[in-house]
Amino acid sequence: MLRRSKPPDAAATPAGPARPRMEDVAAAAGVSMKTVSRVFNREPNVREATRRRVEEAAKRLNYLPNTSARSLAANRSYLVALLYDNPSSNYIMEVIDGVLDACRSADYNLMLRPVDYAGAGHVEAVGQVIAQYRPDGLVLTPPLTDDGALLERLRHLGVRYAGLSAKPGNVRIGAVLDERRAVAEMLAHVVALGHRRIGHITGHRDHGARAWRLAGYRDGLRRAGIAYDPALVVEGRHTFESGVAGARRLLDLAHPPSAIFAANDDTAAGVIFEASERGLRVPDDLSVFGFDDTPLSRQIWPGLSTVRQPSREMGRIAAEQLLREIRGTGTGRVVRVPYQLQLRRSIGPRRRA
Amino acid sequence: MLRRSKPPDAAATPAGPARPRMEDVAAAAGVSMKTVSRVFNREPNVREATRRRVEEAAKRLNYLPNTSARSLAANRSYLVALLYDNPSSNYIMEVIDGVLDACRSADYNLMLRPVDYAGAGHVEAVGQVIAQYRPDGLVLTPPLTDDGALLERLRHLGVRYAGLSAKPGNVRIGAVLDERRAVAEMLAHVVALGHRRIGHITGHRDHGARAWRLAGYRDGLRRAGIAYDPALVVEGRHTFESGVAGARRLLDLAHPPSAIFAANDDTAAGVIFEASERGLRVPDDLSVFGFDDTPLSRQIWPGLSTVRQPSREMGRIAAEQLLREIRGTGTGRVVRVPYQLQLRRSIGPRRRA
DNA sequence: CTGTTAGCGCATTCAA
DNA sequence: TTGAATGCGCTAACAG
Repeated sequence: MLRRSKPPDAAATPAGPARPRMEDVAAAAGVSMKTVSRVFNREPNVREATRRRVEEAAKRLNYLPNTSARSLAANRSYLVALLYDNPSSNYIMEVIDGVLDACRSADYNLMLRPVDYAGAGHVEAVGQVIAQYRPDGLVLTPPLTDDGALLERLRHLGVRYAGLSAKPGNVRIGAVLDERRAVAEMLAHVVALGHRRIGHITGHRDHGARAWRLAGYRDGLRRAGIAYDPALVVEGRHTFESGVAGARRLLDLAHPPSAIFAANDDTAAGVIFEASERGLRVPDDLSVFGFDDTPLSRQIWPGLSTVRQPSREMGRIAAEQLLREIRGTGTGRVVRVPYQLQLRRSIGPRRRA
Repeated sequence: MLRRSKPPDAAATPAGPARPRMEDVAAAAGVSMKTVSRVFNREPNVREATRRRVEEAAKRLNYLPNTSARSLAANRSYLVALLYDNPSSNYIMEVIDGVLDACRSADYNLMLRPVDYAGAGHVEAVGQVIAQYRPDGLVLTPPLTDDGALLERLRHLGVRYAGLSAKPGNVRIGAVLDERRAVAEMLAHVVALGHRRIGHITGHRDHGARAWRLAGYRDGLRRAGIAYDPALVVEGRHTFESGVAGARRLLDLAHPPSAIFAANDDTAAGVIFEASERGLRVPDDLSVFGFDDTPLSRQIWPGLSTVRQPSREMGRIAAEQLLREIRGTGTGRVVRVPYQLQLRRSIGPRRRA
């Protein structure tokens, strides 16, 4: 069969009109295929005039490289996988948006992999995915960023990865926000409003970040000269429901807190919900604050005070740094991003009961 | 250079140990490559014993087919693209989850494409994406499901697609929920609680679904013998902010409604927020209901009454039907999914002012 | 700075 | 029911 006689059954594979190939572009521009390849891969060593000729020919023919062929020949997938296990869709969606931004600029594709972090064999499952799709790199979100077993496997497999992290020093490539400092600063603010009994609903037991936010909480107390009271700290799971449950426990205490720090916005929403159920007014009777500044924090009433975490940017940065390494255009590094206290109406001065 | 002498610089591409190829499996099983190929593509005409031998050999060697090579040879991408333009991350994330479920079962990969529906040239942009990545099919969410120009282009390009739709008959393959009926039913419920002046904050002007939900609203009024009052219908955009703005307009009326139907949950959250800002109690002073039953509807206080839309399932179904066509295992069809009135505390009996 | 050639790993003819 | 040969479209190596 002659090569390139357009397939007789073009109707079977709904592919539209036959696509031009690199060879066609090369012919049209009067250069070799390799030169076209260079232009499309932004390699150096192409005269500017030549580059332009090629680009014009490509545009004229409406040429776009075939990703499968590129992948096969180059032994790359042009694929970045995002691994996540986080119950907050708002958070994940922001990260996705950021990662997509970076991927688009690099003509990379994003692959989504929800990971059941708690489930046995999640490391194995990730290994399978990598073996099958060979992503050129991974982006990890918390808590996977801190999952020792997973990271070790990734290193063993030789896969590059970047992470979004809550603690400086915990990741080699990616975006970091110093959550400990952020929380401590927010606590200082709340203390300044007169609160002395400040409860905390922690993150999930297996989340590494749980520890940083808790540490920030303790830092804040210590600096204010307030003794740490374990009775005021209850366990959450980053979910709305765990916020409701945590609030119940804290508000049922004989001497309940006048303010509650929830490990994330979803949890904080649960606290506000439970307070409202009890007829408590926020912030008059109870101050509440969270972490992340997801859209939810604006959508509940009263508006939630929280630590703004630039999740979308963090996703973009992590992917960008990863792609730098993948494409060899530089060395990926850690970028520290700033947090910001987002003060809304859910916190207010302490009022005597 | 000899084929398959393992690349000398294996370290450069961090790929781990050399992967077995189909040839290796064939040799180990004592069959030809074609037979292995048949087994992996679940083609008929393979003796059961042979099939088993091949599968065992593959498992022993830890073989997984190379997607790029498959794509190139078969002229398929093994890729499904999800096109969306919806401001509610909760909603999109649920759809994504569903589509991912279906893709995983079929060993297909998901590609995410946010589309700027309002932006000029969004049809062009989608065309570019299709040309470059050649997804084997698309899943469309509202409002793209109803985007005539886009659909026409897709048909012209010969790309298969499935959709999530709000109106029976609007899509050839996918999942459909009859939103008009759903809204009318919810209205009947609210009318039964004594409400006669029921406001509506619509969806975005360009959303096709806007019309169905509005039609349901009018149906509901008509059946209750309530005259349609245009003054009670204001324009929204499916966002929280547009809910706040819409609520302001409605509540500022000389004769404000006692209940408000917001086109989606995000918008309804805005209404509740604005009501709370004004010191109105929901539902005592104002009943509010939305549409979608995203997590948000549980996370605000009071809990939001809404129409439960099984978004995740709809995503899964649409992708499944699409994949049936792609893989030739059947004919894609439209699956009607049930809605459900999700009654929470945000609606209550009308109280005389 | 540019071109030539081989082969990435699989599906696909068509024959047996 | 199975196998052998060919090429999908591109990049890599190396020569020029």
